[in-house]
Amino acid sequence: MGPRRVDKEARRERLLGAAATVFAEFGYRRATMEQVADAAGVAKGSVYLAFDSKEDLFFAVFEEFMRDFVGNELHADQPSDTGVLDQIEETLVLITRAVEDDPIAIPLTLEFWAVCGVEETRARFGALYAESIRAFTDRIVALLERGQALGEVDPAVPVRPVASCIVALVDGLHIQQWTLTGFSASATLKDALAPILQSLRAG
Amino acid sequence: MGPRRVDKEARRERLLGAAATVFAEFGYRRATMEQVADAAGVAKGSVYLAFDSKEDLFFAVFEEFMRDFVGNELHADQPSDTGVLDQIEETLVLITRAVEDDPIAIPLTLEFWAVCGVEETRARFGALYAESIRAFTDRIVALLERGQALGEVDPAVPVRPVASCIVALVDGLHIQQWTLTGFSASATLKDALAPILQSLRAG
Amino acid sequence: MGPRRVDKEARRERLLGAAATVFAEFGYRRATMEQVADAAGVAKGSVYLAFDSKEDLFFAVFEEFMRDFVGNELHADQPSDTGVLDQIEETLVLITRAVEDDPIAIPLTLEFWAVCGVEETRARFGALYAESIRAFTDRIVALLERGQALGEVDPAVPVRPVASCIVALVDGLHIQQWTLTGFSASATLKDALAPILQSLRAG
Amino acid sequence: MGPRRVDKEARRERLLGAAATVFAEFGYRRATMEQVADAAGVAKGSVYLAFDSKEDLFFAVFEEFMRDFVGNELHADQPSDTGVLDQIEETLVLITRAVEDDPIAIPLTLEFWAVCGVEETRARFGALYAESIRAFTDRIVALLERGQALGEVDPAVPVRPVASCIVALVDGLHIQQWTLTGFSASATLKDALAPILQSLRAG
DNA sequence: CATGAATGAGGTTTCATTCAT
DNA sequence: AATGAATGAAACCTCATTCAT
Repeated sequence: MGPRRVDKEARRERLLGAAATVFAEFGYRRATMEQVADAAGVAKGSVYLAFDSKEDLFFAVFEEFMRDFVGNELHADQPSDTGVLDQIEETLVLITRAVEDDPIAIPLTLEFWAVCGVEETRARFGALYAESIRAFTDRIVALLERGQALGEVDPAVPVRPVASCIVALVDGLHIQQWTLTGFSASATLKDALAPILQSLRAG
Repeated sequence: MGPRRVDKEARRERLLGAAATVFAEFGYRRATMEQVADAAGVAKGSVYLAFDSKEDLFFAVFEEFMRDFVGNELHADQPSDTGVLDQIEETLVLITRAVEDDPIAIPLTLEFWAVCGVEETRARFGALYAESIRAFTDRIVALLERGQALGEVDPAVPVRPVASCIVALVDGLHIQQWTLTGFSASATLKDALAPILQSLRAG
Repeated sequence: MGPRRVDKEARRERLLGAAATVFAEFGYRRATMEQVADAAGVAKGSVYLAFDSKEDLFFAVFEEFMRDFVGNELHADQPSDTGVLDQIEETLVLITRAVEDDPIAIPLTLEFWAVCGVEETRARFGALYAESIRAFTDRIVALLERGQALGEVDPAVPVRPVASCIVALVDGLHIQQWTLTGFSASATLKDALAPILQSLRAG
Repeated sequence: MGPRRVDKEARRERLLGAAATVFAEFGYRRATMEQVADAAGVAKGSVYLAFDSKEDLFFAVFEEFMRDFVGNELHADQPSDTGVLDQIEETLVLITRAVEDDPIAIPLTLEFWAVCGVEETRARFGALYAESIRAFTDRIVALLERGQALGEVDPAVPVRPVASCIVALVDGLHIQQWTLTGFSASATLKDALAPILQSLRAG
């Protein structure tokens, strides 16, 4: 953990940030290592001091994005004095807001998905993505189960399928956010979420 | 006196099919025109008799996919003797089933999204995708409004946001279908849809 | 010399004309057989009924151009009642005028020269071009020698070198005509020729 | 800390030399970048480190040729103790000699002209060629005007047209030099120039 | 004869990666 | 460590020529 360690880590971080921007704009395959190097302010060859290959670099961007984005938003401690359904709503809105505020979040995600779609890279990238999906889903499942234990959520609700749908909802809204001009994922969520979550409420 | 008799439409269709498979497996940028030609059983140069460029070919694949998939599933006439919520459920299940039955539907879709994400191709491909999203959403909106008119759907339901969420749900589930082993979009939908749609019901 | 013969000849002529235009605009190598076919209003494959290859077609264009242009202008009978120096002047002006009136004459000529420059085609095309140069030079030589016999031209004039220079002059002026905006080969010739030819005059 | 030490200028020069040879032998369009690379002893991709495209490379060859050839020969200081007509003769002979000594000068020039002839490249290449023609012509004009001022050249001589003809003469002779076996531009010039220039002499 | 679909060699350009300095 | 010149494998696209109809 000497000073060198810090420098290397800093350079790695700078490269990851630059790579995220470049991959988001041009896509994984179209982006070049030189564009990444330029964006990071280092020489082309130096990228290889931190990452063994373009794929490794993209994978690292993927990893960091998943950790930062989903992780931060997800594991944020939330006030436990509100109901779980409110907490779920809060979480979803937080995530969509964060995505809306980050101009590269969506195109980068679309690129991740595409790499998961390609046979050659499916195993490596898909596994990581699945993990993150599962973490998110588990978080919702936990909340819902707590809600059932507390009598807030209808015990008849099939917890995991509903949690999967909630996760799917977020991803799907982001696609529309990117594609449809004037569409806001968080606003749509705000308007539509109440009646939907209502259905889960015990009564 | 005529040239070699050729069914141009048939050749085009064969190329589109071959291209869809190749693009789905390798991704738009990784796939080569030669792979497409080989898959279609023609020479490299012959692909250019039907399509001016790789991008045009991919766009045509995109168009056909949207027309076939969304189009067919969407505009299928449905029994009007059932309630609109049932019709919505039916539609969603039909789409997820069709996607599950077509091994290239999801990777191809992921590739479409990625091309929409890349700045260079965003305008062209994004516009077409938006159109198809809107068509789907409008269909759901129409059903919900009919439901409200018939007193089946709660008039307080914000129709368009909810419709957007339903569309988002489908897309998001397909991502999970591709990523999570053992995950079934249609099964999840079947289990989770009842309580969710329940919330929209009037009364 | 039946009716077929006429048709074939007519088509060949149409192709030659179309080819001349296309080669002049795009250059020999950049021009495509399809462009030629389109310009002639026939199908691509039909060009091969009249010419065995692109090179043969270009060679035929070359031949015809040499015959028509140099030939016509050159061998035109001229009034023998004027002096030979006047006849030479007349000939040069006629040629430059004809070239100025034909928008493709110069670019086509430049293309011919280039094909003569390329090692692969030098022998075939160079020989034909040399022949035409020689014919032109011989014509000037003959005139000058007649002038010497008639006492109009200084017997000390080295006839062949001067004739070569006169031929060179015409070619060189055409390059400038094409390259320099506002430059007129015939006008320049008119202005400059008198003093130059003057030097050849006996006395 | 520096990269591989490379004399960029030297590499550029080597590429230009190799390209000149290859373009002269095969012509601009027939020559391939690989041939150029091979002739320069570098890899195909390396050519693009120094030139952005084949056209740029050819243009650079063009530029250098014009600078070296016309430039060197043209602006050479000449003894001012001789008459201007002698200086003109000297200049012309120097140029034709230089061209005769350089086996690629003529085919390369023919290729330049052809590129000026093609519509697509006419503007870019034609402008540069026109500039060099004008420089040469201006040089002759200046000499002739000086001759008139000194009383050596007949004041009635139309200076610019005659200068244009002199320039044209040189170009035209080079075509014959290339085309006619046994033809020598410099020898022809030597033999024919005396009577021609004689006509310009005052007296 | 006439056509134009089909071919596939060949050309330009890009770019991940290596490595001498 | 850091650099960026060098490489060469692809990849997209063109087009002269062939040939079934």
